[in-house]
Amino acid sequence: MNIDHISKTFEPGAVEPRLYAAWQDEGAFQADADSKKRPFTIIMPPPNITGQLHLGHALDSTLQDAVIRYRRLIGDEALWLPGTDHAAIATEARVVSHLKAQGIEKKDLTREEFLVHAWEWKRLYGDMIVDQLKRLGSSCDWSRLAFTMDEPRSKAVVEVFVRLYEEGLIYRGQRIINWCSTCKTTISDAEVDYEEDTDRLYYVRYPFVSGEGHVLLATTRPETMFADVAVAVHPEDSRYTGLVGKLLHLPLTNKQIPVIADSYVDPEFGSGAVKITPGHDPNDYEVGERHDLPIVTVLDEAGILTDETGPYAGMDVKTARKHVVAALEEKGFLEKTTPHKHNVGHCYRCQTRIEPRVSEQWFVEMKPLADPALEAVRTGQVQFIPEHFSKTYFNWMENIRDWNISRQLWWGHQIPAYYCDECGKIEVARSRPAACSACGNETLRQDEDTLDTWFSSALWPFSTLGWPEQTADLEKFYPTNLLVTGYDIIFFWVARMIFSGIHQTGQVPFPEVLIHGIIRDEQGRKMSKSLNNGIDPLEVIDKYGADALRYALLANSSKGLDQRFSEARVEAGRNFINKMWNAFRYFLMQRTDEPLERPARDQLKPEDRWILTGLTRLVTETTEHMEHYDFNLALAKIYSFLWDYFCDWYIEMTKVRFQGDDKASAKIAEWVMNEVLCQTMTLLHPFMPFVTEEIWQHLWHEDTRLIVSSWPKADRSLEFTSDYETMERLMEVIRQIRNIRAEYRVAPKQEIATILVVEDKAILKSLVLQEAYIKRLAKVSNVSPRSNDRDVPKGVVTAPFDGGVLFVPLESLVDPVAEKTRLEKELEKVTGEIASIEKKLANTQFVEKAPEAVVQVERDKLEAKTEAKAHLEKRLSDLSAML
RNA sequence: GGGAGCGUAGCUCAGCUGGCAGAGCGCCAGUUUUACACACUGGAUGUCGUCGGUUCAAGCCCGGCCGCUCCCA
Repeated sequence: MNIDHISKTFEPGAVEPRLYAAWQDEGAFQADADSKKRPFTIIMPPPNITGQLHLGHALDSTLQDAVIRYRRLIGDEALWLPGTDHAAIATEARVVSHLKAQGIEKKDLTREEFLVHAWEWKRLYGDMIVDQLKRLGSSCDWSRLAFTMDEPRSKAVVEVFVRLYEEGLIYRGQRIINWCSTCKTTISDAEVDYEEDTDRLYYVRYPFVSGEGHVLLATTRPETMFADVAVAVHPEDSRYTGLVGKLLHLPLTNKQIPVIADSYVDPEFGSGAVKITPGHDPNDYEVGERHDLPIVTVLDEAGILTDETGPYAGMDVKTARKHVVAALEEKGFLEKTTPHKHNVGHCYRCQTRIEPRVSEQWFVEMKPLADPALEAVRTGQVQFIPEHFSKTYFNWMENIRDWNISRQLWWGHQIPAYYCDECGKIEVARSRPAACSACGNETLRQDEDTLDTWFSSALWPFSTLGWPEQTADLEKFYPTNLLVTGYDIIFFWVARMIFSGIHQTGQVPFPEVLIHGIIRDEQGRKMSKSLNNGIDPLEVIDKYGADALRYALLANSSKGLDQRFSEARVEAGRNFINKMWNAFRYFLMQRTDEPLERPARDQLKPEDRWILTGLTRLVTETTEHMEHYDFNLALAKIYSFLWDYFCDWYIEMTKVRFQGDDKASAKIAEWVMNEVLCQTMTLLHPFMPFVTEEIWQHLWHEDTRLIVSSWPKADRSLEFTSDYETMERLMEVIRQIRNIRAEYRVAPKQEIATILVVEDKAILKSLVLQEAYIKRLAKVSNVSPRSNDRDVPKGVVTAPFDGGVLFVPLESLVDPVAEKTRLEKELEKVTGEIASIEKKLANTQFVEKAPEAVVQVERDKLEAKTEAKAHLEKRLSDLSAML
């Protein structure tokens, strides 16, 4: 067949959009809830609509696509359900700054007006994300595309809120929360990042009310002293024995506070005494609860000191601190200050220092939800892969605090709580009540706040399937089968889905969680906006194709570890794709138009049997790796099979057949190549969907599309163990001759002769049968078989192989002295190897305790090496005679 | 302070249930061999962080130490 019209390199730019459109038009991605097939469901972790996808998303999606395509091929009803997340804080911030750039201030807009802009943003970025996922080749079911704030999902959110409220698991209360003064909202504990900052540690004297003396305490936050309600020491700290219970005078005020004992205090820190400020410190808040202390707050939402602080009222934290410290110093309360490094909470979105403060918010009581979720992982109903990530999960869940779900934002699910300003009643309802159930007041006010984004994401595995309605999708596809996500959101998200799934549906949302690492840059740094080292997946795809990018991401990912990304890896993928493409072009070149028929076993030549044996083993191994999500291992196997075996050897050998006169033999080679390509393209399809589908279109088979074809089964009737060994021996002979050619610098075009000396007649015969390959692949003009090495001419170079030894007459090229040196070196090596094997076999412990197969391997090796040694010695004595 | 991970060829990393170390890239020498120079042929390079233990046998299992990274408080 003429292949001039097929380009020499694979051209992804032309192929990818065409195939993706075809798959989509043919409904290949669509799952059927009425199917009788076993379901396999993956719900996509919804990317935030804050911006475009990065390489981390590309990895996450590629992993999911690999699993879902594999499942589709093995005959499951595979559903990969896509969606996006409204990402409340982040998106609102983006929309606000976007509006600001146009001269619009958020404060000048009504809630409704702002939301119009936000939805416009969502439309824009939501579409962009969908396009990006398509470019990657993601085979998700677009007919089921979901968004955390669309109608069905919002309905689920309200339903869960109301249910939890009615069960008493959602409550409204005064608690210490994390306030971000930039985002102007509270955030949950999980959203606080701790970073080391250098501050000053202030040592302040709090005098005793009765008489002389004082307690010296150390604090980093003198400006919050007006909210102090006690000073705490460690109960076993001997320095303070007897002082517990005494009253102290709070400097700069006329308040009195007690000394209390609490083991939370670290006696090593500062002076061993600390002030307790429950209104503005989470740890102090807990101490306060234990000791039943009052709560005083002296900072408002903007971080300004309140009237409670007298002369400092109206100052911000920084200014107030300066003034308070000056006053303490002036009045003699300040003993000293020292530099101090400590971890300070920052907002994970904007890095602003978190101001902890007590305020009224909505909370989810976690203990009753966390316990069954912990149990589910302990008992293995939910498994993390790799397993060790379950420890991260336990660590978090076992120490979990109640979850603050209020956000002072507009973009999100508005809390379905309605306040009656007449009688103070709070109604929590699925829809706005017409009137107050207590007093009949008809003007109820809905809570202004919205819910934490993760509140809706937590419901994602079932809300996407239509819950709380009892839909056909929910029936067929829930619980889902696998969650694929990065380790960085195990507690943000995975944990919350697990407890929500169990609590709302009575079932774990997924039995397996495949955890992957994050993508770093070439130097191992995290990709970030500030470093500007992010890489746009689309640029990579434009340059190398989606398959090459997918190859790079999958081949280098393993076991939840981070990976460094570099263009060189994508290039390696591109090269591999091109290698396949050219193997395919070669196939096209050779193929005839007559249909192929499967040959009888005995018609197959040794090389056919060899490659088919390898193929059968490859199918078994790849399937095994797919089941364990070891994609890097699967890829490495297929890569090596196609490149190192099929291309380097099998294809080279078929050239002899296609150029020869035996048409039947050529036809068999054509069948074998078709078989190898069909099966390997299928094995590779989950990883590199485009090039495999494109090649598949031109092969002989019954299905019309690879994507909906079927996964190969290992065909035992195509395994030939002894032929496999015969071929390995042939390859060794060829390599040895090539090696000699290179070492003696024989010109590439010059043909040489080879003498094969093999005692075993069957082995010799098998090599003679393959002599055409020795001639072609080692550029040999004449192969002479012998059963012994008498009559070997002078001026030869020799090399052993498994079962015999070969000679290459090189006459003038051979320097006997150099050859002698080479052989002596060889002999030394073999002698050493023999010694080590003999030592092993002489060890009775080894022979007795090691498995028979292992011992036998050593014995066989000893035999082969001993033979090789004899040949070398003989050759050396011949050489010596010549010199 | 608690938890986790990593330390293997110049670089980036594989190495499953223990049986004489692998890949990609890079490097050296050569090749327009009629599928592919995004290719082909040949080659060099490792005290598997360190010390000890278990075992007939340890990169792999156990313990100590050193170094790096991450998460939580």
